[in-house]
Amino acid sequence: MGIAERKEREREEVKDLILSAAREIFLEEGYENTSIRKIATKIEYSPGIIYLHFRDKNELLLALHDKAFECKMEALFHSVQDIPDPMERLSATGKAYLRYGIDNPKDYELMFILSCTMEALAVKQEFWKDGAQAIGMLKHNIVECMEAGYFKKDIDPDAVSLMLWGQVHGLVTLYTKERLNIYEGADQQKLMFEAFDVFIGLVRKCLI
Amino acid sequence: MGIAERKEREREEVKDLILSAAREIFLEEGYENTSIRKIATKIEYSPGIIYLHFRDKNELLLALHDKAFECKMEALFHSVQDIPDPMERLSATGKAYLRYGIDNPKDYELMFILSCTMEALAVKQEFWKDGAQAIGMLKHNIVECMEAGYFKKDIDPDAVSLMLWGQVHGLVTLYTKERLNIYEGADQQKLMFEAFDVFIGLVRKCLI
DNA sequence: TGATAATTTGAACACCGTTCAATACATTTG
DNA sequence: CAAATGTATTGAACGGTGTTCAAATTATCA
Repeated sequence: MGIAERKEREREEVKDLILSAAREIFLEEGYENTSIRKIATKIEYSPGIIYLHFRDKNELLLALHDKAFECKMEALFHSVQDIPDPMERLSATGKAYLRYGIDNPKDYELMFILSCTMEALAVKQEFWKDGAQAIGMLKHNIVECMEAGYFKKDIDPDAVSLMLWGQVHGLVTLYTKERLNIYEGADQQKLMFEAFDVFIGLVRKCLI
Repeated sequence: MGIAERKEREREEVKDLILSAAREIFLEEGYENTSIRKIATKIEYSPGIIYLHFRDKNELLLALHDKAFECKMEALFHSVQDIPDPMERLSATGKAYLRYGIDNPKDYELMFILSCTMEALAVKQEFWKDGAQAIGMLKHNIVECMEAGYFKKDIDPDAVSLMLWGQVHGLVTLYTKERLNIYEGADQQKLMFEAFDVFIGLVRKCLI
């Protein structure tokens, strides 16, 4: 049955078209200004077509979230994967995270700030899958640090991973939401990395 | 001149009416669902009246931001002000910050996440005034910790204050934006405070 | 080719922020 | 007190939004 397959393929093509147009507009103009009509105009379809592929704007957002996650977080962890020393890898991961957040604020917002309702359980699990994998990697790194003698054996990997994540997430969002303007005249990015250096210095010296 | 004063007073009353109605709707339904028309309906005026007191919705938001800041941050720092030991005070401030963020997510969003354009310089400075004061208090606390021998003398108060702020801000926003769902089955608030305890433990032990 | 099925449309609905001529009201003046 | 002036408020209108669905179009099959 070639026809059904071709139809399905064409359907997917339109869906991808919608997604990439939505992504482009989103990255350029933010969530608020990404309208269904703009997307439709960009891909030269009528607004209605979008509702044949996504239940509503929120579901479209979810799809963008998933895409951003699998593309970017994977690359982030991959970029530091061949650093043998787990402590150095932890530090490098944090810095790469800061860099990613600074350079891709809209993508970052999509992944870690934007609220989207998730009633369907299937959707929910899909939403968290990639994030859970990233946290898994982080926790694995922490365990490696324990085994390498960098950390005490009795620490809680959950609490420590959340501390680490919370630190870099906090720095990124304070920066991208322009709250570091409070530090008048400072080089904000430099300050972020200085704060992280102090932090990772603490972790390095004192979790043992 | 009693009349002009009464007029001014009445004007301010309407402005306060708008602000408190906006605040109520905002806290209940979030920024997106806080519409000019809803505010106007709530205070039993026409939509146009709001534009006689605020240039646009963004300026209304700015006014709400200022109000939230002066009310809440002041109270937060005041609540820990009589803890004599600076290290204990620092820890207590962090925990109070977490508690505030958890209990007042919408207010917190208004203060630390929401973006609002600020073209006018006067508006800009007004926006940052209270925040800068809070950061000033934090830095003062850090200096006290240095003087009390808790911290080394050569640390950078800016970097350390940002590290501290980044940590608690990160934890609060990961929680309120529901990203801690990744830690399946965990008591999220408990986990937050555990992460903070690990963090403050590091600070306590190792910044010296 | 004609009938059937799938796809796509775009007008319509109810909302939104914002503007501004027209109205209603308060005050002052004759 | 009544008319004239000035101020405060209105609400219809504009162009936008997300969303729906009867209708039109297009593709497939007999």
